[in-house]
Amino acid sequence: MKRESKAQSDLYEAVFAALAHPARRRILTTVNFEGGAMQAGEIAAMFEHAWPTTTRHLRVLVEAGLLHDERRGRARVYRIDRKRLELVRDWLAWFSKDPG
Amino acid sequence: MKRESKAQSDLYEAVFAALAHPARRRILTTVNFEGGAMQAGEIAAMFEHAWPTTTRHLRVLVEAGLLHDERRGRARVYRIDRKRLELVRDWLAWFSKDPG
DNA sequence: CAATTACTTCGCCATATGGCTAAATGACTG
DNA sequence: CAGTCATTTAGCCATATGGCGAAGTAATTG
Repeated sequence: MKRESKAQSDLYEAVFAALAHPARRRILTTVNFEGGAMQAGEIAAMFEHAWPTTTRHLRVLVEAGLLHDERRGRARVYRIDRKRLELVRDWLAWFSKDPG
Repeated sequence: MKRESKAQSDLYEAVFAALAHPARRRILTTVNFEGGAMQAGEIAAMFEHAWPTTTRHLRVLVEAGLLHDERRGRARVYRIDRKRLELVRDWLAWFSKDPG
């Protein structure tokens, strides 16, 4: 296995930071469970905190590439990018067997 | 698959938060690469930041259960707990196939 | 037992994060 | 085109995080 490149570690950076907050992990699992896409309003309704707080979490997830957003009329749809989650699996691979 | 229990989500909480910082991820990969255990001093030497900063990161990792520490004379040895990393894999399993 | 080694703990400070309300935007509806 | 709906942006504030140097502790060494 190659040494972790700079660009690669930057991606890890955003993804792991995004996953650090429970609300953001819940957004991901729920959107996934609901078929991979949900409107902002549906997502916001899951939480007790105010809507702008959810908007902020959504932005973090989008910036990490874990979600993509798309306008649908006056709604906004957030769709999960499962490929980006693979990055986490990739990182875990460093631990899967003893060092060679 | 069962719904995520409270205790379980608390574990996730600590683990994901611990993995959010690049220094802490580097500690884990390096300790793993070096055979699973390293002394505090060796770990601190990897970084440009001051030793107390490393001590703090180590504490976060221990509290997340990702490392365990043990005194060895006047040194302290940190050992990786690979089982705890499985928690991350477990969480990722929520995404491995379409909702049923 | 005094000094040194190997760390950790303490207290401080700057920045980042995550919450809020109020205001702005952009699309649809009458 | 005025109003409403869905959502974001702006600006504010409290707390959490991560850095530091200085001081403390526990084991080993002279």
